[in-house]
Amino acid sequence: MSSQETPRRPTIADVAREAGVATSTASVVFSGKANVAAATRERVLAAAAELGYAGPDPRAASLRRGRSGIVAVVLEGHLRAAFLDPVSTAMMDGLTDGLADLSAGILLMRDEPGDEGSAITNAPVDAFVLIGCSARTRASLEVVLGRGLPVVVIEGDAGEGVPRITLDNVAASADVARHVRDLGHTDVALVTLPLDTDRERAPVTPERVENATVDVTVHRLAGLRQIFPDAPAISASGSLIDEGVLVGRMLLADPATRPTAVIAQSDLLAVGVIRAAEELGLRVPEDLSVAGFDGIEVDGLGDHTLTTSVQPAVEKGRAAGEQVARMLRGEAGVTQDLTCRFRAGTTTGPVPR
Amino acid sequence: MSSQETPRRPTIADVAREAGVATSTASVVFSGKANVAAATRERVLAAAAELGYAGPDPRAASLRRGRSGIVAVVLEGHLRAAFLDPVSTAMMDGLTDGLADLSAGILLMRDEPGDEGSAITNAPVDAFVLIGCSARTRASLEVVLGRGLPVVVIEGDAGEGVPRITLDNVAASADVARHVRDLGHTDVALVTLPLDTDRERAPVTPERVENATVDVTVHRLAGLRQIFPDAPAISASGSLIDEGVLVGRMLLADPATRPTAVIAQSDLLAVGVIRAAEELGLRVPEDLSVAGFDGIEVDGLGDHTLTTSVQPAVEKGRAAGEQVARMLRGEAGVTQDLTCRFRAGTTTGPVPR
DNA sequence: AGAGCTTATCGAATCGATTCGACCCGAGGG
DNA sequence: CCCTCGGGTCGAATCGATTCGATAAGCTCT
Repeated sequence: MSSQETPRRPTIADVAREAGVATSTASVVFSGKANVAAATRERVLAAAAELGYAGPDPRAASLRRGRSGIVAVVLEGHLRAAFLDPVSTAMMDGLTDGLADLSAGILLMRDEPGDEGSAITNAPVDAFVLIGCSARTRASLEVVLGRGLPVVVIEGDAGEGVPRITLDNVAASADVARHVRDLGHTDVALVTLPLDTDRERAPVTPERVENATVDVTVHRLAGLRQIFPDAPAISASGSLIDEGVLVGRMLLADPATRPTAVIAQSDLLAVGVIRAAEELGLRVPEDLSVAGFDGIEVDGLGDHTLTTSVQPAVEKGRAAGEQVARMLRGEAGVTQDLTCRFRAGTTTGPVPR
Repeated sequence: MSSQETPRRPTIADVAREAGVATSTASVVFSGKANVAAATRERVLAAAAELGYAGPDPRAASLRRGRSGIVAVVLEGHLRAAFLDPVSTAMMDGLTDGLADLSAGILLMRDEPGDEGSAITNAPVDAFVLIGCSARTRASLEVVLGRGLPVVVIEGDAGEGVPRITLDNVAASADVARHVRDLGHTDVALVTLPLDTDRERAPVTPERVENATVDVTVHRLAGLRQIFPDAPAISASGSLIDEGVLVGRMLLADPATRPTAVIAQSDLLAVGVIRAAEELGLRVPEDLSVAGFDGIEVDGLGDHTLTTSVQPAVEKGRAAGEQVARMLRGEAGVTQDLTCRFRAGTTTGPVPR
C-alpha cells in the first residue's frame, strides 16, 4: 500500500496481517492441508498478491517440514564425464522417473576430495544416491551415513544396511565371454574400464586388480576370466570411444600378437576398438571379433550391431529412485539385483582360419 | 552413553549441553566464524562425536543464513536431452567453475508445464540460471522473478533487468555462410535447430519462423539468410547426429534437387548430414560441402575437421556462474555477449564442376 | 595499579514457516 | 431445549541453527 521502500520480502505473517487472519490460516491457504472458507482464501490470496508474496520460503518450509524435496546424486569424476556416458544419462532418466511422485529435484554433486565443507556435508537434501564405487565414493558414504540420511548405492557395495542396486556383472560378462569362446576363439584380449581413480591406461596385472577400487570393473573382469582365465587385459582410462581407439591400437598394432577377439567392458570402448581395427585395415568380424557391454545405442557403427550384454540402465535409475522414495516414506530400502541380457550382434564371428 | 533409544537426531544444542558450553559457542566451532579456544573446541568436538552429531542441519542453517548454497539450472526438455548435447555439458562444466567460489551445488530442473507445486516455485535455491528460451522458459521466468531471486539467462532474452549471456549467433552464422559462398556455392541448403517446442522435422516456412520460440534457431537462421536469403531450410527435431542423418537424407536423396553445400546449425547435425552423404556415396567435401556450428569435438568424423564456428561453450557457463556469484554478493548482474570464432575445416571445399 | 585492548564465551533474538490442540459457532439429533 | 459434532480459525510452540551485542577474563603499557 505505502510506497515506502520495503526493505525485505514479505513473509506469510505480513500476508496474514494484511488479510486479517492468523498466520496459521494463511499458511494453510498455501499448503492446502486443511479446509479454509472460500471467502477467507480469497482474502489471503488477494493480500498476497497485494504484497507481492510469492509463496512460502522453501528454506523455512523445509526446516519445519524436515524435508527439502531434493535428492543428491553423487557421481565420481567430473560431471561432464558422467554425462558423456550414455549409461549414466539413461540412469538419470530412470532416476527422475523413480522419484517422480516425490516431485523431488536432483542435486548433482561430485564426491569431492576435501571432506570438510564439502557439498556432501552441507547440502540440504533428503537422501543420497551414490553412483559407482571408488575409494572416494566410499569416503563420501561415511559422511552421508553420518548425516543419517537414506542412501541408495548404484553399482557398488556400501556394506550392511545400505540398499544397493546392482547388476549381475559377473554372470553377464561370462555370458559374453562364453559366446566368444563358443565361436572358437582362444586368443582373446580384454579391455577393461578404469580400475581405480588413477585411471591409468595400462596392462592389467594381478596386483593392479588386487588394489582396484572400482567394483564394476573387477566384477566384469572376474566374469570374463571365468571363461578366459589367462586373457591379457588393458585398462582404459575411461568409457569413451576415443579410449577404445587408443587401447585398440595397443592391442592390434602388432600382427604377431594380435588376438582374434577383443572383449571390452563397455560398448563405447568396443566401438573404439572396432574403429582402431578399421584403421588397421582389419574387417570386423571377419578378421577380428569385438564384443562390448551395456547395450546402448551407439552412433557410427555403420550396419553393425554390437555383440554385447544389454544392461537395464534406465531401470537401474528407476529402481534407485523408487528405493529412495520408499525410504523417505519410512519403509526399509531393499537391495535389488537387476539382470543383463546377452545380445548377439554382427561384430563377432568365427575364428579366422 | 546410555543405550536408551534416542528418538531424534542430536542438535547443536544437545552437543553444547554435553560439552558444557553455550549453543552459540558450539555453533562457532562448526562454522569457524570466530575464535574458539583450542581446549573448548576439543570438548565440543568430543561431545559431537559422543552424540553422533554430524554437523549443523543444512536446512536450519540455510534458513538462518538466507542462503542454501544451491543454484538451480533450468533446462527445457528432458534432462537427458540436455546431456546428450556436448554444448550443454561443456556449459555445465563452466558453470560449476564459475560458481566455484560459492561452492554451490547445481540443481537441475526442467521447466515443468504445471505452474503450481512445481519444483521451480518450491526449491530452496539461491539463484536461477535459465538455459535456452522457449515459451515455457519464459513462463518459468515469471515464477522465478516473482520469487525475487537472482536470475541469469543463457541464450535467451528475458527482458530488462535480467542479465543475459549470449552469443553473436547472427554474425557467427553469417561468417560460416560467407565462407561457403566464397567457395562459390550458390545452391545451399540449411539445417536448423528446432524452431519451437513442437520440434517438428519439416521444411522451414516463413510462418514457422514467425511463430518460432527458440531464439538461438531464429538468430542463426537470420545470419545464414543474410548471405543466402533464399536457401531452403529444414528444421531438425533436436541437435543429434541421428537427426542430422534423417534431415540429410531428405535433402540429398534426390540428385536433381541436391544442393552443393549444406550448412547445419549445430555440429552434431552437420556430422549427421555428412554421414547421410556418405551413405549415398557422396564424398565430402568433393561432392558436398558441409558446415556446422558449435566447434565441439565430435567422435567418428574420421580425418575430417568440421568447418564450423567455435562457440565458447565452457566460457558461457562460467560467465553465467560468475554473474550469479556477483548478484549473490549484491552487485548488479551484467549482460555479456560472447563471440564465436570461425574455423575453416576440411568438410567444405569448392563447388564441384 | 588502573586504563585500554584483545580474546573467549554467553544469552537472547531471529530466520519464516508449519502444525497441533484449543476454541467458537452454527447445524443436526435426541 | 440441550447436547454433540465438525468445519473454520486462532495462538503458540517448534524446527535447528546463526549472529550480534554484552560480559568477563587476561594482558600490555605506563
